[in-house]
Amino acid sequence: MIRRLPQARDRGIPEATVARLPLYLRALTGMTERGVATVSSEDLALAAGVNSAKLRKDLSHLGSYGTRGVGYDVEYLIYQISRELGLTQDWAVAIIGVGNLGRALANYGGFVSRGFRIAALLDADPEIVGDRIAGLNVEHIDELEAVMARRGVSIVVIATPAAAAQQLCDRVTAAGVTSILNFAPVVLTVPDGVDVRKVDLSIELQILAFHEQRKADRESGGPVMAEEWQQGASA
Amino acid sequence: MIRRLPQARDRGIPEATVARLPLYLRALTGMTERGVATVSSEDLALAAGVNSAKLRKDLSHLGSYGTRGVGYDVEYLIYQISRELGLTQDWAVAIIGVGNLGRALANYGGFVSRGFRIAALLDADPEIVGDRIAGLNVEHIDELEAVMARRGVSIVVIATPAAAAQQLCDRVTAAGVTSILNFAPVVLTVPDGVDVRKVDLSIELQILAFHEQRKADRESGGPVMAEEWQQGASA
DNA sequence: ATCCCTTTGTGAACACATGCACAAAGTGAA
DNA sequence: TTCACTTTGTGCATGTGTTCACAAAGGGAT
Repeated sequence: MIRRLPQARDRGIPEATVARLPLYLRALTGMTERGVATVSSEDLALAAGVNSAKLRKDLSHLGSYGTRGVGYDVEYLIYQISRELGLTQDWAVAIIGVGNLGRALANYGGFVSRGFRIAALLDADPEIVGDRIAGLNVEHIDELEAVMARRGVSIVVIATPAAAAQQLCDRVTAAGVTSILNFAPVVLTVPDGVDVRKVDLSIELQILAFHEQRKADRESGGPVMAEEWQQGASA
Repeated sequence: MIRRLPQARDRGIPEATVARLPLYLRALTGMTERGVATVSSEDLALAAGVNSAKLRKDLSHLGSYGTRGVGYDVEYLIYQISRELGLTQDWAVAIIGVGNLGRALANYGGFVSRGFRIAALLDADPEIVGDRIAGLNVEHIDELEAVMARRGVSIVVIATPAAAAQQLCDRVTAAGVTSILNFAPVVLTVPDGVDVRKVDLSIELQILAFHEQRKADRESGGPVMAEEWQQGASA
């Protein structure tokens, strides 16, 4: 019965907008490194690969941080977006499963620079436990709950084979974790209030294959619907 | 102004639907392995983690493949979805960049079982070139065009550092590739007609952090209105 | 054949997202 | 101050996606 009323200081930022904020943040970071102090919605949109009206509407959800006739102050906008995304605080992340993918994640620089700290690496394989990766000791999965509590882990990345994922998911949610990034190709079942985001490498390829097939169909004189080619050329 | 008329045999499947088909496919594959012959939209939706009305609407875009009062034939539906996604043909994929991520991708079983064949691994690092990974020789990036042509590569995965990505993207599109899966944290610029899908590991974490922060805010009693920064601060 | 039960496929209402186009608000020059 | 110019922020129209709810279709029992 209670509907979300659109309010001035509405904290309800649309999901689609949230998903793009990191994109803007990255573009802005690049600019500040190149010494750019101020940017227009047009230029920032170009750098982020979206259109400028969308960018302005997205930013308007955070507040009114631009100056008409001038643009946005790069540093200030970085701060505002970071704060909105919660990147001004430090997040302790545990990675479960230290195969190639887990290693790639542990070594990925993009995390650290955005407030994420890899606080623990865990694996079930005794061959791997004890290894030193990205400056961290790989610990045994039996220690999961203890390690998470000790290091204040609040976000967990699951990079294990599919078969182990649900059980590990149950353990981390039981331990109070409410944010999970899942790379295992299974649909995780979680209690209410827990957020799961899923990255599925093979799904992305399947979507590409779908479009690639359509392109191929079209060239070989299939059911060509010429109207789809129209979509105006942007000057 | 010719608009897309809704047609009976409309090949225009909504993007949102395409993105879910691989999910259904995986759930169905699991079922067929467990010997399930027939499944209702309710059960399949549960297994795929969506609601049943959405599932039925999605499937209705492919055609009318269910039986009222009974459900869907698992094998038949697998075939129809596979065909629609273009997985009944073999796709040759090249992976550029053989770091931890490239290795993880090369070893990921989920590709092969879905019609994707890793046909080439390429890297610029002479230390890595010549290594044998997942049954393939790592080749030098100088050979890119020759290797792609020889093996009939039509989908390219970019798993290199950000700095190298755009240049490599230019080379593969120049060579005629029109489907790219990009793991490098940059916005790639491509000619018209080229599809790029992007997987950004740190974006996913940032979205999680946003929601985690909101949960934390809520618990600590209400919307904290701290307007910490004042606009004057920046140069 | 008739009846009852199950489950699909879809029209229609709603919700969310995008993009155009412009008034409002700012800068800088004279 | 006034004018010319730039760029934001947003109302509105349009487009896309989701969900409800039910008629239509099929199965199986009698």
